[in-house]
Amino acid sequence: MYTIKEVAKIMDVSEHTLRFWAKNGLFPEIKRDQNNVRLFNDNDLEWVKIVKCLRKVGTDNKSIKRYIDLCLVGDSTLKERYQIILDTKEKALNQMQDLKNQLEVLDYKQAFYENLIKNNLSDPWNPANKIQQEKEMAS
Amino acid sequence: MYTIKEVAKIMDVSEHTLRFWAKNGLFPEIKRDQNNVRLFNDNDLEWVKIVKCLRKVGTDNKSIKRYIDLCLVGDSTLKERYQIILDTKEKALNQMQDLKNQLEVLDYKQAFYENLIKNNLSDPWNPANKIQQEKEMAS
DNA sequence: TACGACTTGAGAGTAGCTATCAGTCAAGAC
DNA sequence: GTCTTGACTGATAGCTACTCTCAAGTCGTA
Repeated sequence: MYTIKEVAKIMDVSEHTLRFWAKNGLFPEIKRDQNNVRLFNDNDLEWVKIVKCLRKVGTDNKSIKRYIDLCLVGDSTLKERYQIILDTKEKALNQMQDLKNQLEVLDYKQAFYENLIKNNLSDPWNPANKIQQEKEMAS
Repeated sequence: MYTIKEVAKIMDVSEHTLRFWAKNGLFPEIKRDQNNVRLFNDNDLEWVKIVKCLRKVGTDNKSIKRYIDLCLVGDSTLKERYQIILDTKEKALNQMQDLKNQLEVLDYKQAFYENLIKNNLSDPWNPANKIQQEKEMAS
């Protein structure tokens, strides 16, 4: 059994966020002790894990809630849940590709700055320099 | 020259977002026509590109504004800007790793559901089934 | 019985959009 | 010449998903 603080540490999710998720029904039936303090068991940690996973790939809380609810309905929803996992995987892969594309942009910028710094050049993008460039073009 | 609508299409960013970014000073000096309509040139598209890139890897708008402002200051900020690009790259790589980790969770779930569906098994996680399981354990 | 460390829910605040709206303008139809 | 259509404008309201603050309750220790 773990307190919310321990779960926050183990799962690397803030206590605030865990309470927020709990309040929105993203964890089914978390036990409480006699003082109303939440007690997470290993099973609950698995719920935290899947919620965290879905959030990380950008699933909105409503859709996560829907997935959780499907889990609670029972075996009749297995195929639907399976499909959600497949769709989520595809989303994650798209995001990976997107990140790769952005990394290319950053690589280009890095090379751009390295060239300027190494060769002690002036930034051709700077609007202030543009006037100078135009003068040079004209002359 | 492109209208905001064209830029939205080309860069795959909504008009709303472009206006929001513009209002927050994330694009320096975009020209307007006699009717106050924004006219983006190719140079401006590059600004959109870098802002989009930084946003995609989770940089907050304040930090992006800071980067843009550094660009406008001139050559004295080249090293600082270079460092921002390096830091952003590292952030992007961390996110890639994180996504990979989440993909592992999803792969596990996928296999889990595939097994249940293929072999026509009952979801051992379902709280409703748990009662049944406990009965079986006891007998 | 006072303290300090922990928890709780309620509620305010925040970032970054996202959507709605009234208003301006230009071009084409009638 | 006026009417309609469509594109753009800024202001403002609304939304999601936190994030933070706070008063109040509980426990173990001194």
